[in-house]
Amino acid sequence: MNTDYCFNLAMRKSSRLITQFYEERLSTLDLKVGQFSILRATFFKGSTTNKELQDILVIDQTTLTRNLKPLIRDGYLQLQPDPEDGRIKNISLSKSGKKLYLKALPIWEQTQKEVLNKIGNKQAQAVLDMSNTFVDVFKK
Amino acid sequence: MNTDYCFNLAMRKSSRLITQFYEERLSTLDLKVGQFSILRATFFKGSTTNKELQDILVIDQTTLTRNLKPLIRDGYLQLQPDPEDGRIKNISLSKSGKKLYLKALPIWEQTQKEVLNKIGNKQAQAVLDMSNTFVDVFKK
DNA sequence: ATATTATACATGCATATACATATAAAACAA
DNA sequence: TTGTTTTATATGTATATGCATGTATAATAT
Repeated sequence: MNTDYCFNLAMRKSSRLITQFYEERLSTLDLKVGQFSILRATFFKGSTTNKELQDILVIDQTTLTRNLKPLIRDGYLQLQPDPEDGRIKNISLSKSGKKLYLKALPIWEQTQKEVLNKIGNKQAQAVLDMSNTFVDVFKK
Repeated sequence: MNTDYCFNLAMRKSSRLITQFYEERLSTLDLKVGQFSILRATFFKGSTTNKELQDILVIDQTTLTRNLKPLIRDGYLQLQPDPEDGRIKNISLSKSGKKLYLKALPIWEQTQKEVLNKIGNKQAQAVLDMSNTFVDVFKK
């Protein structure tokens, strides 16, 4: 294995390309793919927190705080101060947020299938394996 | 192969993690990893253009234009209007740009080795293979 | 009980990302 | 040659990213 090729550039290139693919498909809903990920995680959790989403999405706290803003501003997410701990703001989907997620879901599913068809089973599995490895190895 | 897990989120998570790893190591030079990639590509090309860098780095034209700005501002890149074609600006490393790149190079090499040690030969090869597949499949 | 430390989230700053669009120059068509 | 199209780069706007730091609350130590 030589190290002539930058692993980081390889990842960033790939990330840009696949992101554009998803973005294009979600654009009919005026929804960014990062926003979809937040809606999806929140949907599964029912109620969640900034802290918990950081861990699920593997994203910096300050980045997440900002990424939540448009979704809150547009009324897709609602915040409730935690009754037990004044520092925590509980995050959940509003009615319109749930509606938007359920509208986005089939588009995302279709996009997933398209990606699978395009890159094939083996590469698709490699992507998920690599993601797990990276989380194991690099996540603090 | 099921498609429960978002390929895009997998890529974005991984990209964020590995980027942070490289950023941390390059931070002693006050250099971002995306900037390093630009310096590196320019170093190999000797003289290049926005257009050519777009293709090498697989990055949007408007993004690249903006990413070049700090490097031009800080004098690491110099621009020369092409004598043949008034639309083109030829990009090359300045003396300080070359110096910075050569200072960053051993840090990058060391980081590459660390990544290789951390993720192993097999995953490292998978990353490069995946990158090639993604470029083939998604790049316009 | 009060001082200290840890935790949860927010803000300042700088760079990164890309779509829609603008501008200018070159290539091409009539 | 003039009008049209294509090409190379730049700008407006909005979101994404994360380090350093700030603020408020909770937990812990003395």
